[in-house]
Amino acid sequence: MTQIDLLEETSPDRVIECFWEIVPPLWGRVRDHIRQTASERFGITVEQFHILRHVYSGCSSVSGLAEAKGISRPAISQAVDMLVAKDLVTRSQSAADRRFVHLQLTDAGRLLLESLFQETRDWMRLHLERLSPSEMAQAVQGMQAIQAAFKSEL
Amino acid sequence: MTQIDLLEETSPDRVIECFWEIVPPLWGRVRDHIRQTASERFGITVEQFHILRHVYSGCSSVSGLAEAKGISRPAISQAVDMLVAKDLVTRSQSAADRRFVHLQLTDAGRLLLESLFQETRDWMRLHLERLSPSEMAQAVQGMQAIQAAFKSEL
DNA sequence: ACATATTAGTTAACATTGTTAATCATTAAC
DNA sequence: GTTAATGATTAACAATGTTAACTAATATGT
Repeated sequence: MTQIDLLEETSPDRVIECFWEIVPPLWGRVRDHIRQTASERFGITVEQFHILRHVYSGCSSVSGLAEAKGISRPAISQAVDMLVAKDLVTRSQSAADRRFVHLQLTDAGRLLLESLFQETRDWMRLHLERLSPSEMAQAVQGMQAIQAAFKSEL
Repeated sequence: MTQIDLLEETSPDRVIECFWEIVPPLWGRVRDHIRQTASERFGITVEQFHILRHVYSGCSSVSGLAEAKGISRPAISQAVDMLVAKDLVTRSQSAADRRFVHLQLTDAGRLLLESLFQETRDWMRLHLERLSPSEMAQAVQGMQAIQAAFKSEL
């Protein structure tokens, strides 16, 4: 690797170029795979999956979900209607502050989500197994570096 | 780092865990930033931006765009209507096979896209500049490793 | 303590954006 | 040369997002 290459390899612009070449298509493929299995095997949409995922990971209020997903509260409220109708989520009034609606996965919801996680994980593992241990370590460290860069605002 | 940690760090499941923790939120933030500037400063939506982006990078047919974006041809056709109305894209019948509609960016379209690229690049650079050269190299290598893993089907 | 403001969530009306089915024009195939 | 297949569009419609208006509960200020 020449001096010039090294410089290019370590410039922010190189990282950005790389990001645009790799991340959107990758995320698209993962999303497509989830869309397909979520719809075919579990009868939910990707959006519904993402909401379940957030509830699963501790986001239990409508506002919290809206904030996390970057969409409006009414949109969440409507989406939750669907999830409640499908018996994947329950609404209950918070005792501490009765304005809050506490969202919880039902057993069916948790089971569905864990199955879908498992399925996705299996599919991703199939690809990632092709990497050597050092490549896997690179992947983890690389993602963590980017995470750190975008950690705080500004 | 203990033996156990090393093993965990280099398992496919560790990469997957890391992926889910980092990629969706990161992509969400980038998308949000683009949504905001694209709307405020350029009067287009993110979806329109992505279509422009694909045309810019050589995808010049409706079917190609539909394939690339994973949505139906009619959806692309409608979106292109908007872009033509905004004078960002032109349609023209292909001479070789007159069924094909050849899509091209107008000067305004190319200018808009390049400005938006520039803006996004500046914003991302602001974050990525905080990384050390070696962290940047890690980021690039990590993304490339993941790209390689997901390169082909299966 | 009581009127006012704020906050969480929902409802309603509507815009956007996707889908499928049907159609037109053009090219390929038998 | 008729029939089939392909690229794109149109039309009708479903899903999902938005804002504005509303309800209920809690906080605030005098």
